[in-house]
Amino acid sequence: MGYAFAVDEVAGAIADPVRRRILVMLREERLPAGEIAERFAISRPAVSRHLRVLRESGLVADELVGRRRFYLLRAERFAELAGWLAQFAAPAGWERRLDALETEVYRTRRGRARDAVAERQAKNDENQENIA
Amino acid sequence: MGYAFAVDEVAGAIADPVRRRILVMLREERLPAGEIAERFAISRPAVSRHLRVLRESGLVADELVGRRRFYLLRAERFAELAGWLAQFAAPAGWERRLDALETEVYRTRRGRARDAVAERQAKNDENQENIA
DNA sequence: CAAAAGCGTAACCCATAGGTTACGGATTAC
DNA sequence: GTAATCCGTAACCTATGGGTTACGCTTTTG
Repeated sequence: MGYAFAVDEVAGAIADPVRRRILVMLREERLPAGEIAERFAISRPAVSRHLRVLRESGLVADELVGRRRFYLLRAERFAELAGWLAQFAAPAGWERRLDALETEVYRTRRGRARDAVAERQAKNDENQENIA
Repeated sequence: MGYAFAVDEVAGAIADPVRRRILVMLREERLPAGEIAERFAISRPAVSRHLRVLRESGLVADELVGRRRFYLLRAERFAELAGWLAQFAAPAGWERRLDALETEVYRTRRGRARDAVAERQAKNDENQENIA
């Protein structure tokens, strides 16, 4: 019902730079655990635990295909935290748009992801890489 | 220039439930450190350090009045994290609204805060109280 | 001007988060 | 069917975060 629990988990998950980089990776395409781990300097088990945190927070889902486990984003959870944030910087009408978002985004996400957002966020991707 | 650094600080600041409760408190009115501390079961120095984290993240500003130090929200920083989140759950046109938000919200915030948002978020306040 | 109020900081303690190596259980390949 | 691949978990270590008490500085009060 309430926000609090979900916000707590999601905020905690997002607080780590490695986990944020993983989320950015998954924005483009679903990826198997191994391929995600390869892109980091840290060990594979370390990445595996970050993936668990993301799973438990609900920000990502996992899907077994053969001996590989693919990870993919779950957009709804992001909307929840965005909703919590909105109370601090909300112009009139914001929440109505947000409500529409929560129900609409999920099915249209993959199609939209490439056009408007991808370009504008390209530079952010670079910054994410530099986080160490 | 880039998001990364700011997002890191802000996400870290928001990850703690006590700090989130403080932010919710400041949504209504600026408060002196002592009055904030009174509303928590933990010691005053503990709250003082949470306030420092919030200050360094840029989410709040402080202002000395006599021997009291008032804290108040800085809306711009919230918009930055909201912008980062938007790349994951963004319908077409979202960012344009967000850009307008960043420049417009700050001056109109206090007036708006009471009407649309306050009621809808009332239940969230309760949830925040229960975080322990 | 002494005393009290308001806050921040320092020093310390303990729990937890995030890293590593070692291991085991599936699934695919040979 | 044996070997190799993919990936999660366990056990362990260290750094950090959040809590506490003790202390000191500045500003108001009597």
